[in-house]
Amino acid sequence: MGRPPCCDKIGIKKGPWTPEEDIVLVSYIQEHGPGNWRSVPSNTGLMRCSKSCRLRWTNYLRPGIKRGNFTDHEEKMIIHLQALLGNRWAAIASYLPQRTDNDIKNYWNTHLKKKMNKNESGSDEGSVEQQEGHSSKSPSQPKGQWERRLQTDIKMAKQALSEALSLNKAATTHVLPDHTNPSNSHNTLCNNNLSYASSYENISRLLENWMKSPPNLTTQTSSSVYSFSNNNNMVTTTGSSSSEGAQSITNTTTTTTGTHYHGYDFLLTPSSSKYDAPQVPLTMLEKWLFDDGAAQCHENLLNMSLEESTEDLF
DNA sequence: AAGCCCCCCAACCGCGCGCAA
DNA sequence: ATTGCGCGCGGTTGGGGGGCT
Repeated sequence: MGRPPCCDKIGIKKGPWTPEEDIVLVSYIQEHGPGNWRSVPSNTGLMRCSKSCRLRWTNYLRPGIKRGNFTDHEEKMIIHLQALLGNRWAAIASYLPQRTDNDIKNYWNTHLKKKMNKNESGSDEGSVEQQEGHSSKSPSQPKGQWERRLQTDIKMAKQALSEALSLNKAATTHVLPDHTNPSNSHNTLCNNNLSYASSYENISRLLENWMKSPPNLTTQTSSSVYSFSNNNNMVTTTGSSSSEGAQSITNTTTTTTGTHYHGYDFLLTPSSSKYDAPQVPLTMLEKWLFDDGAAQCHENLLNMSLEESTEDLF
């Protein structure tokens, strides 16, 4: 049986999102949280399919997304992780939580692939195609390499979890995520929570920018549904009060134009939002993690010699 | 200035997986 | 065990912008 389309194609809007749509989506998610995407179009009146809404949120509107040029460090991370994990962009993105898988994928396809090609062109072995053949689905990969890669994956995951948990605790003391510190860049779990927790303020900025220069609002069916008046306890911060991390984000904002909108470079700030990361009691898993990996967990992945680790693997 | 070409990236598409009934 | 549904992922596309002639 053929899979039905995720949404009725009739009347579904496609193409670039408008600021109006963004506002509607953000305000809805602000109220209900991300998820249950199926119901988003019907509840918001957006003429978009659920997938489009989810994609727009995860790739663009979600707080904590860092835009702009990739740093050398991020680039190395991507190269390293791509060699490790193959084209599993979501997995790679989990180690660079400020970047979306789409961003990483695009960056790889547009920059790194060429770069790698250039680098590899001098040597006979290891073309990009070969590297991409390292995909997790590659059947030709020797079992030994698989096991070692798996172990590396497990180690990395444990480290990420460890740091996430430790930072979860730190979050209660409103420790700012330091974007200048690469060791924070792979706190997947923590960052997810923290990023989302920060949405409240970020959205307020979004809305503030929106209010400053509102385009011609035509009949916006649902913008009135989600009243912004409940934002009266939002912190109406501007760039001047942004954190150091936020500053770095702002500074690296790409010069998108046309149908893309400025002012969406969300800030990562501590939050008093209702979406604050819940305090999770230590589970058995966490105990195991700390017992087993405490000594190694903070041995920073990023300090690993990339060459060393990849040589070891291949 | 105009036309062409290339690059970039936001968004779309199709598929696989997990879960519930 | 089967089916239907929702979600997430990876590959691909196409439109806009910038550079070059």
